[in-house]
Amino acid sequence: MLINEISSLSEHTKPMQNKTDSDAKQPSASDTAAAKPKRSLREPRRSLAIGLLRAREAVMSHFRPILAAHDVTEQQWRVIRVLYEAGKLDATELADKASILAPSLTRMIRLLEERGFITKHKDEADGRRVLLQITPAGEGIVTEVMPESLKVYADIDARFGVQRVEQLLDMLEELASLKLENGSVGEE
Amino acid sequence: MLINEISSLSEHTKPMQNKTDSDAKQPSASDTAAAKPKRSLREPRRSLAIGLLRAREAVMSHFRPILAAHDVTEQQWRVIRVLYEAGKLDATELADKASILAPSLTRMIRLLEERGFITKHKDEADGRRVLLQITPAGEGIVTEVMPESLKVYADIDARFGVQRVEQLLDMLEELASLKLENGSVGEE
DNA sequence: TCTCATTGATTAACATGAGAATCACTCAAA
DNA sequence: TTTGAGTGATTCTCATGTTAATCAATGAGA
Repeated sequence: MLINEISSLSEHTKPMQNKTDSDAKQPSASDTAAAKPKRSLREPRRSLAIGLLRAREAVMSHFRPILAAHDVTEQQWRVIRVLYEAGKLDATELADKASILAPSLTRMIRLLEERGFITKHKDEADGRRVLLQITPAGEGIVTEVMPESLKVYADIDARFGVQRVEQLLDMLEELASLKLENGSVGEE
Repeated sequence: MLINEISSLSEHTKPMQNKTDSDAKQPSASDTAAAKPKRSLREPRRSLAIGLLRAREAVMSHFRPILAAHDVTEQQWRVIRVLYEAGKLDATELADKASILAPSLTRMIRLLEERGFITKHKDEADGRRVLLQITPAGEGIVTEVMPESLKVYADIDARFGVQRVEQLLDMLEELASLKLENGSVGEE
C-alpha cells in the first residue's frame, strides 16, 4: 500500500521522451489493487539525494575558484572557518561543526598544522582530547577569503531571492533533523 | 562597503527557534552606518553550502544501510540506477546523469564490470566513446534495492510532506541552474 | 593525404569519505 | 588498586572527489 501511494505520485512525473526502447507495455489500469508497480522502477521520481547533490555542486562551483586561489580545499576552509568562529575546540566538536569525519579530520590536522594555520595540543584535563585553535596565519586566510565568499552569497541572494534562500535553508535544516523510522542511525 | 551591504541583509534573518546555544548577542542596531562589521566574520550567516551538505548527509544516512546490505556504494548505486533507467549510454552521458566525475567513473567501471553489474564495449561509430550497459545481475540489484529506497522516500514524504518535498526539489533544481556572475564554470 | 586542433577517455597525484579496527585515556566498580 | 567498559583519537583500507596531464580517436582544413 505504501508502494501504491508512490505509484500514484508518479503521475506528477512528466512524460519524458522515452529515449529508451523497450518496456512500453503499460498494463491496463485494471489491476490497481494487487498491482505490483514494477514498472515504476524505470520511471523514477526525482531524488532528494541527487537534487541535494547537484544543488550543492552548483553552489560550490562558485566557491572553489576562490578557495583554490588561496590554496585551500573546501573542507580545509570549513575547518578554518569553524575554528575562527568558535575559538578553541576539541576534535570531536570541530568535526561535528565542520561536518567532517573524524578520520578525515585527523589527516587534515596534520596538514593544516604543518602549514601553520592551526595549532594542536592535548587537553590537560582529559588526556584523550585534542584541542585545536586557529593561528594568526589561519585568521589571515579567513579575512582574505570571507569577503569573496560573502560576495558569492550576495550574488545568490540577488538571483534567487533572499527570502527564498532563507526558506530553503529552513527546509534544509528541518530535513536534516528529520527522524525517520528505519533510522539505522539510531543504534540500539 | 560590500560587507555593509551584506550585514544589512542579515536583518531578514528570522528569529528561528534557537535550537542552538550560544550567540544570542545581537549588537544593538545603533551602529548601522560607520560600523565596521568585523564582527560579521565571527557571526556568519547560515551557509547554503553547509546546509545542503548536512541535509544530504541526513538523507543519505537512511539509504546507506540499504546499499551496504547489498554491498554497493552510493555512487555505484547511482551508476547502476541510471543505466537501468536509460539503457545504453556512453561514459560522458552516464557521468553527467549520475553526477559523477569522469575519472571516478573510469575507476568505477572497472570494478562494476568485474562484479558483473555492467558491460563495456567501444562504440563502433566513434572509437573514442565507451558504451556502458547494465547486466541482468545489475538489474537484480535494482529490483532488490529500489523497493527499500522507495520506502525511505515515502517515509520522508510522510514526515516532511509530499508537497514540501516537491517544493524543495523545485528550489534545488532552480538553484542548480543558477548562473552567477563570476561563474568560473561558464566557459564560452 | 597530412597536419593539427578538438573531443572522449584514461591516468596520475593528492585530499577526503566511509567503515572497521586499534590505541590511549578516563572513570566507575570490584 | 586493579580491572574493565566506555570514550576520543588515530590508523588502515578501500572508494571517490578534484585537478592536471596524457593518450587515443575524430574531423576539418591545408
